[in-house]
Amino acid sequence: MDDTASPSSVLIPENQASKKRKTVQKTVVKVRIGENVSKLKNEGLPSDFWSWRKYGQKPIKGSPYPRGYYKCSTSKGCSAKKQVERCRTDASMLIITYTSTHNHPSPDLPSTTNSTQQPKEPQSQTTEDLPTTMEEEKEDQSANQEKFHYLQSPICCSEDIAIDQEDPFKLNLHKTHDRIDLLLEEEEPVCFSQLENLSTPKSEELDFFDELEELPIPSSFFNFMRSNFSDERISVAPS
DNA sequence: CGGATTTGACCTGCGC
DNA sequence: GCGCAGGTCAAATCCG
Repeated sequence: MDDTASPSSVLIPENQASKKRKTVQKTVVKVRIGENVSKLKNEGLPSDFWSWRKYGQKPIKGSPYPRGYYKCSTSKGCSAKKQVERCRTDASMLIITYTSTHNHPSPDLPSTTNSTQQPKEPQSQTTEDLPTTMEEEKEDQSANQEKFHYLQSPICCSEDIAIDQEDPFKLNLHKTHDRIDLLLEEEEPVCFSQLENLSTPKSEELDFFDELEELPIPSSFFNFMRSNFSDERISVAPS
């Protein structure tokens, strides 16, 4: 399994997975949590730039794991949201889907991020490039850059090199990298029969499941991504 | 006491 | 038009 150590960027046809609801811009991040997921929450890794408040959880059809819904609680008027769910094919992976953007600067965004994060790369056909359907989108073109910044703040949008050398979290992440790997969501055509096999360990499942409920990971992963990788975040704008 | 989390109900969108 | 499933809201509960 080299997938654990090879985080690659892949555009996730989110629309294909979620044919429900209207198409909104999404950034899907796949995070490998390994067996030390519990450690993460106990470890108290560097928190995210934003704080998230859970506002819902729903079981997903075809998935043995529920999906958690989070809103950005850093700012009152912030409409940034994210959905966290366990990978159907790999229980040790978390699929985090970010939607909307932060309408406020990151609370503790280090000055380094400013330099680490490219304004916006053309190759990163993410937010701006896509037909934005978000309400915030209508705001202003000039805000586009800001939005992008907020949206991508966790990580750089193109080159990981810059981050790699100056990110303060990197050190921390390096240590955690042993137990956590994040990668991009890939196609995972899985049959129910497979699911059953994957979800064989009932006891572990439940335990793992329980961990997911709390979802301490998202925050940490943010730092993760922004330090070690650059394009693990993919904006998906299903047309 | 205040904020965060949990959980059930309700609403909306999409496929048939 | 109906049913299904995802997404959101809001009240209740828990924790710091």
